[in-house]
Amino acid sequence: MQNGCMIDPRLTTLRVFARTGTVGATAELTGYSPSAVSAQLRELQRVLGMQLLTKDGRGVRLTATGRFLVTGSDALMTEWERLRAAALQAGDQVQSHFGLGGFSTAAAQLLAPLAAALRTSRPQVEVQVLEANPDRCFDLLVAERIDLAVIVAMQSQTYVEEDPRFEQTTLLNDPLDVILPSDHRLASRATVTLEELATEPWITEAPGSTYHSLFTAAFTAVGVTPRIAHEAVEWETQIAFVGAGMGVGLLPRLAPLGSTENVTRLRISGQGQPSRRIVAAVRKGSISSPLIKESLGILQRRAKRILTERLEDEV
Amino acid sequence: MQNGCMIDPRLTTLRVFARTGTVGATAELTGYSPSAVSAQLRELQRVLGMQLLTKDGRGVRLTATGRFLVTGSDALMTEWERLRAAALQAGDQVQSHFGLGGFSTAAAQLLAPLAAALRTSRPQVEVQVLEANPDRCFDLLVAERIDLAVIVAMQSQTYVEEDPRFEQTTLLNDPLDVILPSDHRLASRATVTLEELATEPWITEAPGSTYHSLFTAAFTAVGVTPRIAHEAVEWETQIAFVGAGMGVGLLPRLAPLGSTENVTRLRISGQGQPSRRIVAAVRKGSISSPLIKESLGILQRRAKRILTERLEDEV
DNA sequence: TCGATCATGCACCCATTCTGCATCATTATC
DNA sequence: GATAATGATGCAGAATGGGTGCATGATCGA
Repeated sequence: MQNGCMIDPRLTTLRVFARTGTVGATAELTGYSPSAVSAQLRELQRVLGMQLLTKDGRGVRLTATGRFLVTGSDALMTEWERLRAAALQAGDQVQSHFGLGGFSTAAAQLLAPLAAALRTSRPQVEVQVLEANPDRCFDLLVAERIDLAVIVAMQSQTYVEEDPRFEQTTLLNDPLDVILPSDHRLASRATVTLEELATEPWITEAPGSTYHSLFTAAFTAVGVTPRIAHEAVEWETQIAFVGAGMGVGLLPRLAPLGSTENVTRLRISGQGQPSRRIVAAVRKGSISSPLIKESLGILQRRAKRILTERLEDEV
Repeated sequence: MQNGCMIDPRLTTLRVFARTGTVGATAELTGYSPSAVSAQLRELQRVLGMQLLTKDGRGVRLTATGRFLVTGSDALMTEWERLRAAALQAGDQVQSHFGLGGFSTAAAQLLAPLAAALRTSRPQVEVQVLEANPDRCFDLLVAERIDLAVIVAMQSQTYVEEDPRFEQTTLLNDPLDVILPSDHRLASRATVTLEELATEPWITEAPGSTYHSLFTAAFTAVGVTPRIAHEAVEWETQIAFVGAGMGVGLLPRLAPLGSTENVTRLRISGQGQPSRRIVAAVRKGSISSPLIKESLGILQRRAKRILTERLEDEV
């Protein structure tokens, strides 16, 4: 919202409301107070001469006209992003504020280095990083609080490919590695297959989480049913369990082992090498903006380096 | 500018500046003071992080980036007009303010009745009519001071057909009639040809005016060179000259004879019936707006009625 | 019935932005 | 070459718009 936004901020507020459904949540996302959001929407209806909202129980709900306006405004936003990107490119300029969002691992492993790189290459740009889950990332993109989000594909309610508000680029395929105690019988191997580990006690995330489904998908692919011994929420915990010899686990290569002792990371070989796809999402039309293009390059280089170096570094 | 404009007003100011070339003229058109325009443009450059203007002598001039932004913003404006029109249509609503512009005859003969009709059919809409020449009409359209302009085709520097900012609809082909003293030898005829009047003393507008070129074009078409006896600026004057028996003249049928005595209006027959085409111009994308569609209908019906009834009324 | 959840109105306050005037730079005129 | 005219801009002051915080009202669940 603080960016050079030529579209009336109240329209952005309406779009955020369309996503959240309540005035309060819209206020939280946009950074306004609830009464400000309420007033903005009322004013918007006045100047446009349209009824956009109706009372619905204790809340409010978009009318058909309101939904129409929100849907149609996608093209308007895209058009503006495109224009801004092109003009910046033509004038060899960059915007003064740049917001980044991403989930925990991405924020630490990818966005923090990116912010550092931009601070040296573009010292005049004020960079802000927000750690947020994928769904909130999309909210923040719509609310124009951030300009680029790093998320795990398929891990949000939003279907980026089809949504006219966003476009995305694959940053990397983040393979899952096996982590096992350093004194494990297979720990000295270069690679293992999931079949070889079928009878091991596994440590995983709680059922229902996105990582758990990644876990089961990996074993389903090779036709093996693993024995789940323990459950953890944070990777730190999971790694600690493994270090204590309580079992083995899967860890995305992007996630660092940290300073943990007694844990070895092994590449998975054989068929069905599980991975999660990590993508960068931006508002549609903005992908050719100089700052975003530069950032995508930095992110991809950084991701590649992590993927190739991590195994060697940690062994 | 007072309309439901979702695009930052400062961008509109920039667009008006691109048309006028000076801060002062932009201020006059937009209704701001010159210092406000100056401040707006400065602020616009700041928030966009682009240099849009450079000093040029005692004035300022758009940079390449500025021209790029203005050109590219055409699509943005069109997109917004389209969206607004569609949303209004979907919700069966109309905007609260409606600005009309047109040249003198159109303002009196077409726009005034239109305003009256709208006042009864849409009492909640605040209608404003501005009399202005065609070029200024386009300026006012860009500045969003008016939403619909009635102009004579080919009578402005702006080539409406090609300009991505406007679209137009033909309202009527306004034929030129002959006016002559009521005691003239041909005054009792139903129609005359220009050939029959070749030797008459003609009263016309000053050379260089658009009506003068219409005049010469009419005679060039039939291969006759008229004798120009007198020149007038206003039609009122021309009609008075004719009434005084000083000669004959051409008058668009849309222009009323008024209360003048001793003047007869005759239809022109034969080949090369001269006429001027009168069109309605709107901002691109807005033509399907309910209020504009309704207005175009009223204007066309009104124009048709005038064309068919005027001769009978006045004889 | 009571509490929780949402939206909204109101009083107040701050920031943005406009106006009017003065000033400065440049160009035209005599 | 002096002087007037034109055009842009900076500054002080004022007004308007838009924001926050709190109180209120309405609806739903327990």
